[in-house]
Amino acid sequence: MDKKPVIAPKGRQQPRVKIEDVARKANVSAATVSRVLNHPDIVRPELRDRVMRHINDLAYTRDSAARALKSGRMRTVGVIVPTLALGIFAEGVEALQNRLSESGYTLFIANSQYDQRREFQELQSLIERGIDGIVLVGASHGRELRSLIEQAGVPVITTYVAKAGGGIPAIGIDNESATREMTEYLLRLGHVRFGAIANVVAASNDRSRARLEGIQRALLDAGLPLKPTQIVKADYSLVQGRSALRQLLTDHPDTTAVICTTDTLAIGAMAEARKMGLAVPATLSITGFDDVELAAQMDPPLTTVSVPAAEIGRGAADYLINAIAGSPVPRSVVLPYRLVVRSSSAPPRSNARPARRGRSRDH
Amino acid sequence: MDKKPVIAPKGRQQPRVKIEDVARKANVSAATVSRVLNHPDIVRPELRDRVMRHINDLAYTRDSAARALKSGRMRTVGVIVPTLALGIFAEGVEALQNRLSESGYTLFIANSQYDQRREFQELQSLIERGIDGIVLVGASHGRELRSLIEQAGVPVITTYVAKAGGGIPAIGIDNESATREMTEYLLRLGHVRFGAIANVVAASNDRSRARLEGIQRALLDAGLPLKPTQIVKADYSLVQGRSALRQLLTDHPDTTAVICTTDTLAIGAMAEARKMGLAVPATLSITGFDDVELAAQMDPPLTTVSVPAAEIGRGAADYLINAIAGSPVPRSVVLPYRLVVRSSSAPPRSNARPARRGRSRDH
DNA sequence: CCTAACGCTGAAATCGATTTCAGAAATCGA
DNA sequence: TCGATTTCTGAAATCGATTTCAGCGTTAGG
Repeated sequence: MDKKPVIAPKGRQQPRVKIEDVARKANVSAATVSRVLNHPDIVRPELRDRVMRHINDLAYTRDSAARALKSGRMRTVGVIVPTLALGIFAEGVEALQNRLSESGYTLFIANSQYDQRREFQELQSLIERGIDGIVLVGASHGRELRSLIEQAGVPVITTYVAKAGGGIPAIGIDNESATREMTEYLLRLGHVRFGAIANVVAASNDRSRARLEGIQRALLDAGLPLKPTQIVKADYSLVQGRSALRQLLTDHPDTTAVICTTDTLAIGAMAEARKMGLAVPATLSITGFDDVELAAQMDPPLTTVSVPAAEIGRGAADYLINAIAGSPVPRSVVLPYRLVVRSSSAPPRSNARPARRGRSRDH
Repeated sequence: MDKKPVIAPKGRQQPRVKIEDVARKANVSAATVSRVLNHPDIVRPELRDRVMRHINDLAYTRDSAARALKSGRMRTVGVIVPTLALGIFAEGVEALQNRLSESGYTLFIANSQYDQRREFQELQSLIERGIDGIVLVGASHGRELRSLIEQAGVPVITTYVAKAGGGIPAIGIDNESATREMTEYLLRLGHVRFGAIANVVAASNDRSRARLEGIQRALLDAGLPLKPTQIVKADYSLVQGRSALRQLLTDHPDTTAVICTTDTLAIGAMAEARKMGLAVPATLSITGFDDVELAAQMDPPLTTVSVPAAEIGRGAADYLINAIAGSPVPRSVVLPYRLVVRSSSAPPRSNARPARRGRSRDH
């Protein structure tokens, strides 16, 4: 009585029409049918048409497994993102998929949850699947992972960053430069008391780390290095943005400018500022990063950095398609970001007179 | 001079280690190696270990194409979502992928951009790829698509809806019932002058259409049928939510409750209300649908309906895994939604005395 | 009219893993 | 100790499409 209840019949009901069935119907050999599909130009037109008719009649489609086995190409690309929950990645993946689809490729998707070990496992699974190319995110990948890719001989590209180590080509923006520019912009407005909210909790989030470094470097250059308490580390969420701002203002009540490494954190910070009765931007300037749709609709609209996610996705697709075909490909592509100045940033009100503290501008 | 510059060598550099290589090294037959991998329990333990060692030494991995060809199973599932840009779908896809990954399946992803023709094409491409199961979104699919699925004999499930036509099983929530409940809640608060903002522009967006119907039905039952001008159709975006509210209040300045079919529209509407100087919820109650992260962080927090996207994704994965294995599966699964009452809704201020217009309650 | 060249088609080998079938080895009972 | 099971392993067939190679028929040139 251990038998499973028999419910659904296993396997396909109709035993799938194969190339020989078409060949028989059309009175030709299987080879000819294959040629009609793969090299139509070398088959006599009338014969080609006849075969084509039978192909359509029988609704024949090639078995991709057999095809892949013989040709060694799966016509498949894999992508591993940290998470899909971030619009910025979802947008990139969507663009990637659309472009690949146009070229007859199909996209495998996996997510690592910002965990390098998981990223490695998912990659392993994708490579076993015989993918022809792989898209990663970010610059920090284990040595293990890189050697796996190399050993498999699969073209790879990493995204959302301007460059990555280990000889992996990249397509994306220069995150550090972007926040440096943002910080310099705020410095020009006259701010001197800064705070930073960065989602650098996940070990593998090199984008946010680079962004934080951009802030620090710019402030260091300006002679206003950030003290550890002026940097609040957060996870990726609105509520963390809220609590981060509260903590920052508890430690440094006189802060006039808060730079966040993502829009989500910035939006959380703005919500908290409102609740605390702080006027943005009058008493507090807040900036974000990513330029999500909501950023422009905030009250006040959020100053942020626009990331060309769709372009990154398309670019990654094009890169891989060429690399797989053996065409020449660029080493890396640095895409332009765009500093979007809106109304959440303004000169500090009680212009605290920067005091021009005479740091030696020795460079 | 037409020759392409020869850059990258085509194909894999190392000619991939195959099962016979392992067999030779281990002094066994290929059959035994295969058994070690697929039915370890029927191989003598010491032999099994020896073979395993060589498998690891050579870093052998099975060629999935050959495997799929022989077994007829690709261990692959496909999903077609309208778009990934919506967090609600991204979340579901992520959960789906995670669960499938645990069971050794890999997920193909495609998106239809709310276009039925495109959905059909992507499905065709997925089926040619030999996927073992398919996940769709929503209830409205062309007859063409359904017959393609049937003909291919591939298990299918549709998501985010409680039921779908054409014998396709579904897992999701009852959208119509959810908005009906929301509307009834607002009616109980004493509202009588309603407005609805619905993203029903895309032809295939049956979820939003069902939601709109839920609103209409509840109001009809209450004797307060919506006039066409009380329903503003919108696309899916914040700005559309803004303009929709403006238009609604132009036509019906005395509206006290606005029901939106998505949080995005509701958030847009709230932004516009603030700009127009309307107090929410004092003079205007606004409700959404989806319960995105931001909803709870709004000022005031948004009353909405929570959709169990992750659970839908997991459920769809489980369904397909069982269906593929031939195990018994449920026809459809209706998951509970949750009415989340926050502070964006309240009784109307100047309680306009419903007047209890003596409609015949003939039912 | 005959040979050379060309264009097109079919038979068969091939891709790599799985699985059936049969046989070898080991175990057990008598 | 011998025959009967049982356990385990190997040889070979198989999945379906692609492609090489050879041969057929046709056309052009002499």
